[in-house]
Amino acid sequence: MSVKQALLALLEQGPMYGYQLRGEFEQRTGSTWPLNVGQVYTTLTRLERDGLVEGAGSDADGHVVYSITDTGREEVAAWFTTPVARTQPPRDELAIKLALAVTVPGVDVGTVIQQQRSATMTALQDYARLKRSGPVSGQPSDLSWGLVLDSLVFSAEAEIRWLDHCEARLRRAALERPAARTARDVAATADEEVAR
Amino acid sequence: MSVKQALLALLEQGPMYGYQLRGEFEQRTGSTWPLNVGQVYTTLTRLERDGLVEGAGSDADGHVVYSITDTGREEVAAWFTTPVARTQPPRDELAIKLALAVTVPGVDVGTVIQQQRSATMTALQDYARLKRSGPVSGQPSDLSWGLVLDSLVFSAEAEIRWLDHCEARLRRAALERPAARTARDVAATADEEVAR
DNA sequence: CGACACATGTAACACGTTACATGATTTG
DNA sequence: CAAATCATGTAACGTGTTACATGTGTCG
Repeated sequence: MSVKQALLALLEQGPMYGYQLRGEFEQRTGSTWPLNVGQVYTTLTRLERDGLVEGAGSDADGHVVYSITDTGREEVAAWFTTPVARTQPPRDELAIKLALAVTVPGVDVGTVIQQQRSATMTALQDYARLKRSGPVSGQPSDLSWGLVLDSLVFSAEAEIRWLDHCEARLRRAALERPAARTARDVAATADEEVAR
Repeated sequence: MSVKQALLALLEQGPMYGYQLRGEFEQRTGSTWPLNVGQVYTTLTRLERDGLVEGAGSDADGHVVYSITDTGREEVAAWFTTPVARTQPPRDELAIKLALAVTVPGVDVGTVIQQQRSATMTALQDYARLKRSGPVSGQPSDLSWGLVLDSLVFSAEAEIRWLDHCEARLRRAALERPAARTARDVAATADEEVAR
């Protein structure tokens, strides 16, 4: 959903061709989210179909150039002024995994949490290393690269905090109901609790 | 990508039918990520095609029941033991938006940030209200519901922290290069910096 | 020359959403 | 009875990924 808007936003800076758009996108996001070239072309086709961009012929080097239309400009403006909705957040695979690990018998939730934390901490170290190897180009896009990287760091840290929180909560829950539970136990317990 | 595994994990608890699977999924995630019923059926069809589940006829009430296969069980086990990869994180719309807002001239980044923070804080209040209205059923799935809700809270808090961080960084950057910049300015500055 | 980056596409597929059709069962 | 919910599907569409085809330019 965000590729369309990103391409439109880039085209607000002036007409560009497909390959160039990918380059600009990846420069600004520090190659955090590699963008398939093929998708750029298909997206451009769809944007043109919807009247948000239009083919602007070829430039001096023979590149197939697209430019944004007025409708497209409105779209970008709307994108920038509308906050990202949290009412329907994208599915969080980790949250789903833990939610199910907790309720499905025979899964060692503790191990799942530990492995995830370890993986996430490795990622954090990689981010730190990336940040030290740091901005080289001196371009203004270094700023956005830094911000994107920080966003990864912040969300990885939040993930680790959440994992710790989960562990603590599970320990408390385990104290209240110490028994290892089989599928039959779960059913029995459910009945039991309904009975209250 | 996570719906497949979620359905498989649920089927490890025993054979179920489509509608039931949706109910179980939503109960565990507290309806945070509503799951379209249609998708359950199409996903079940694909899972059967791939040999991860198999139709198990009809139960006493005539429901079309599916059960997990051995291959499916391996798949679930692999899912639970493999940490969610952070090497290719899903595209973060907000991060992309800010990264582009910073580099595209004519966009007031400050306003974008403020609006987003306001929206996210509203979401946080909603989460708090939800949490107070709290677990009613007394079912064991209340635990996972609470954890999922906490994950939303943690990531919303991280988002706000990141937004503050962005504001601070942008203020610093503005002090170093105070001039409002047009597209031409950007190009000129880029040339200037390349020249060094 | 041969390998590699640049550049433009297309096709097939996976996943997800929305909307519709259809019927049974439950409940006010 | 009427409306809502339960239940099983299907069709169309949007978005994204991978892989392939094809050609140009550049550089060792």
